[in-house]
Amino acid sequence: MGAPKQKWTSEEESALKAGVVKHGAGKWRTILKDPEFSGILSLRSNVDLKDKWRNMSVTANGWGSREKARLALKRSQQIPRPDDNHMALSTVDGSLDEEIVDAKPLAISNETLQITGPKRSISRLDNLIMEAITNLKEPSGSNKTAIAIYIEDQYWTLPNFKRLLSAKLKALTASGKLIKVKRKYRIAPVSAFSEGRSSGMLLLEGRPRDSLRVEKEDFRLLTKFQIDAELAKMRTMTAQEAAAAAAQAVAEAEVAMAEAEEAAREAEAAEADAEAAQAFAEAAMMTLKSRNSSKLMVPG
DNA sequence: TTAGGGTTACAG
DNA sequence: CTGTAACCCTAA
Repeated sequence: MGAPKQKWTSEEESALKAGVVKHGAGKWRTILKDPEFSGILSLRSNVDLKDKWRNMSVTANGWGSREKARLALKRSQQIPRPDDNHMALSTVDGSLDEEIVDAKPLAISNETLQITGPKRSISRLDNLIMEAITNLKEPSGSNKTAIAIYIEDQYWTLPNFKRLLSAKLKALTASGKLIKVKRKYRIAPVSAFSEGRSSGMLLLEGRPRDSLRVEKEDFRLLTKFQIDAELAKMRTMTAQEAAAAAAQAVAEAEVAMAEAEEAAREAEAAEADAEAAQAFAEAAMMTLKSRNSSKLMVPG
């Protein structure tokens, strides 16, 4: 439970976990180069990632592969007490089992799984589409296929992703956020998009009719990694902040759900969005709950 | 570059 | 002083 030197932030841990999930453990350099994580992990080296992953594995597992060395080291470090050296030499290790199971090299805990889960998982397609078009940087706009490929490549997708994308593209065009020109989509000049990633609070989207005051970025990506990071951040918040964040998430979920009911046309896409928001809200509430119920949190 | 042993800084 | 997590060193 120590708190040592350049302690890893929750965001960094989440980024590392997400990186391992994406690229696999051991590909530290690859993870570090991934633009999705390079921002947060820019101050860490590949060795730092490796060491941190080792530490996390040890603590998460209880008994990592390093524990053996620890125990061995421990015994040799026992300070020689002036007294008591009578029959010391060979009695020490009566129950030192070598049974220690090394069977679990991967100690990723449940956190990433609880969100994506076995069920559906969708991010804000609006934002993903915007990001895709922005980053693709095609002068004349990007067609649906290119957008789909970008999103599929950059994030995870659902079985019915293509349908949702079509629905969203249509809706965005109808609402004026996108301009469709000969099968290609461009971002409408109205809203300037900053690539800014880490604004303080998470907002699904700022809609005109939101009951929430939305003055900040109405730009939010819900990637697996970012959800995890958000929850991790929440764990380190104060009680008030966490409560506010959870309430915010719930409110957003409600808004999204209401929208889903209203918008009959793009029912599918809206519902998916709403469910994503709700999933996060539930996770947020769980986090808050465990936070409050036991002030002694499990480390990490 | 990575895996693993070893070392150091910090908290309890 | 002990335990832990970050940091360091080095073989492969």
